[in-house]
Amino acid sequence: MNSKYSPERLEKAARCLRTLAHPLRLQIINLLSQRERAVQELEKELGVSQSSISQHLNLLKDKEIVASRRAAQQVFYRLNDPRFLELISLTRELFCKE
Amino acid sequence: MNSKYSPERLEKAARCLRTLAHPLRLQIINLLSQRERAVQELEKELGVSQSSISQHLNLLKDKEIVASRRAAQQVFYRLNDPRFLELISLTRELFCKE
DNA sequence: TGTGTTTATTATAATATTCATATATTATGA
DNA sequence: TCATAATATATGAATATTATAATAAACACA
Repeated sequence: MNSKYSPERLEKAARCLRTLAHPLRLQIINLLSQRERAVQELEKELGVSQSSISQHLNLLKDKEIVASRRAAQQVFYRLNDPRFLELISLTRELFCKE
Repeated sequence: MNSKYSPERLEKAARCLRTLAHPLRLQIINLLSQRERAVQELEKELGVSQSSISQHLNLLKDKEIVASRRAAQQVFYRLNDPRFLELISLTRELFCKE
């Protein structure tokens, strides 16, 4: 009855945590928690190349952390679940006490 | 006022999340959430080599996720903060819904 | 169709992580 | 001190992740 923490599930949880565990991706999530943004907005706000932003967004999308919609040439990304911010907030609380 | 999510802090949060993001380390945390354990207990329960367990414990200790005490030849490890389990639980909730 | 704008994909070099093996350290008790 | 038990550390090969540069694809509009 500890299947909640079966090796398979922990394996999956680990893969998903790894996806969160990147400073740029955390910044993206933080920005998207305010409102949806186009790729080029993120590019400007974060000062990172288009290719890099796009690749990171792809990883986040693959784990269903973000979702996207296209509007003409732009693609807007948004956070899929506001609780991802909670997760980051709890992480900060636990690790960044000084 | 968004210093809570300054790049520096997110950088640190990312490093700490990376430390959590390993299936074996999640299993260790899960076991330690019940009660403290000696290295050899973890070794037996998880079926992993002594060296491997010790290396993973060292990473967890470095990030202050676990703490340890020595009793004769044995070293007992414990979870430093029960909220680490909350973090994992929330992760599971967010990512392992099916 | 042709051009400009935005986003996605691919390839690859640099870096980081993981795992296994061998060795070292720490403590106990004869 | 010596032998044994428990744990820690060092090293290197295998693997995974990341960043950069180059190219491709999707869309709008003249």
